[in-house]
Amino acid sequence: MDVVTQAKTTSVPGRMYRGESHAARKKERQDKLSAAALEIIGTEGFKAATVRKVCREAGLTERYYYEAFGNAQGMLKLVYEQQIGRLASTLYEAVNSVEQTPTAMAEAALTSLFGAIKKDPRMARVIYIEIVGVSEELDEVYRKGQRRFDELLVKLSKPLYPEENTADLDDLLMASALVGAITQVSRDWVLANFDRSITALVNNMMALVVGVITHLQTRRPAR
Amino acid sequence: MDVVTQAKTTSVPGRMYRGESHAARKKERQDKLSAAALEIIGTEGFKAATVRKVCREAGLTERYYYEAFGNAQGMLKLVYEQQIGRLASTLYEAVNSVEQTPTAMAEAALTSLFGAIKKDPRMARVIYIEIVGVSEELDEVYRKGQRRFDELLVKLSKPLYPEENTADLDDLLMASALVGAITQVSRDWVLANFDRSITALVNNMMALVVGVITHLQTRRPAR
DNA sequence: TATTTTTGACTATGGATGTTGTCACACAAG
DNA sequence: CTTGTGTGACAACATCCATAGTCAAAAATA
Repeated sequence: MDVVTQAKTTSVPGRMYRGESHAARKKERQDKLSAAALEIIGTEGFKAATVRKVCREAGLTERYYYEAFGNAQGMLKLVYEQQIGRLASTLYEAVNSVEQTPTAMAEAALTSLFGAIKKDPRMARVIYIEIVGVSEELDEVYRKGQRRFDELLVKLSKPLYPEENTADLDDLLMASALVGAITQVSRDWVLANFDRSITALVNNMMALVVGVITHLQTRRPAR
Repeated sequence: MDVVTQAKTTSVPGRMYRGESHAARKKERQDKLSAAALEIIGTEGFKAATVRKVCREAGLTERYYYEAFGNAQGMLKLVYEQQIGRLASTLYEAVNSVEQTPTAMAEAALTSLFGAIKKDPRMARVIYIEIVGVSEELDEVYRKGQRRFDELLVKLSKPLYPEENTADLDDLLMASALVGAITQVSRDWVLANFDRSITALVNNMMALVVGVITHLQTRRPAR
């Protein structure tokens, strides 16, 4: 009935608890839950990451699962975006910490990528395997995530070849293809339990990248 | 009790029915069921392909679902392998029906691939999206499937560059990377509702393939 | 025709899971 | 101290689904 006082009492976000604000507690819970979700999705797969299981792993109850994720897709989306974000930072850092020549940068990025994958295969499983084919919404999230790396690649390689040579080509498409190549190799590598050395992977992928760039540099304009 | 007569009567595979042998009926049912499964998996996704749904789509009952597939993973595996098989035949045919020069063959394969995808996106969804990340067993099936195409690619490109240039590289790895690139582009293309022309895709992918091959032809042996 | 197999429609069972709700205790605020 | 909010353990409910089973009609075989 009394809308005004209702609004007053319920509009307050929350009170302190154990010395922390509502927002701080909420964030802590989300961190715990997404760490638990990463662990389960990254080792047993998305299907295995049930509400109860994630909550038990996190040491929290179902209420906070819904607070943090809303639903299972929200959980996967959040974990995916966290991992993609971390990886992108790692790669940017690697690229910026070497001499600014194209091959050095490419090599740094690749080494850093494969290193990150080996260091935390759960991440690779989430961003390369589990995210795919769950729902239309998540497929769209995945595409957006991949495009991040496409754009990084375009930015790195754009200075390397004259614009007019590529009138009939499509930067983003080529970048997406290269990222796809690297992704595929990464996926195989994970699924094969790291059966090769990082150097071998980097050397091969460098041949691919340099091959494409060289091709773009030297080709005649398309008929 | 009477084990001998039991064995005698039950060891017979089956009798005729509606003019068809047991084997023929069984195959017909499997065809109907796998067509139904392809339709549902390819349009609504693997998760949506429940036993009842597939059976209703096929016009058959659950008993024959288990006869044909055993379980849901068996269903996906069968459908995947059928589609992979069909696609491989299509590509081989395309490659063999043009003049036997590398670029012509590569162009034929790519054109044929993108054509097949556009003609039946359900196939693409099954072999590129739905098969991934379901279970370890199916991941293995997927890897084996991809390797088919890797090997086709190696066979096609092997004559194009001298062996000694590639001592530190790995044919299969490079092929897998290229197939990954093409797969990624295909996936994006499907998810983006065929937003580009087949020629554009083929041209771009040709640049990639030719780039790599040229690189392999001209590079100095690795230090 | 009598018997057995094959098939289709349908039901039953059991398990897993998402989601909501209950209740008691911990803690904060007045 | 009292009141109300935050929290954790857990139960209840509803839903979906794989899988097994029942029963009668159709068709083949003897």
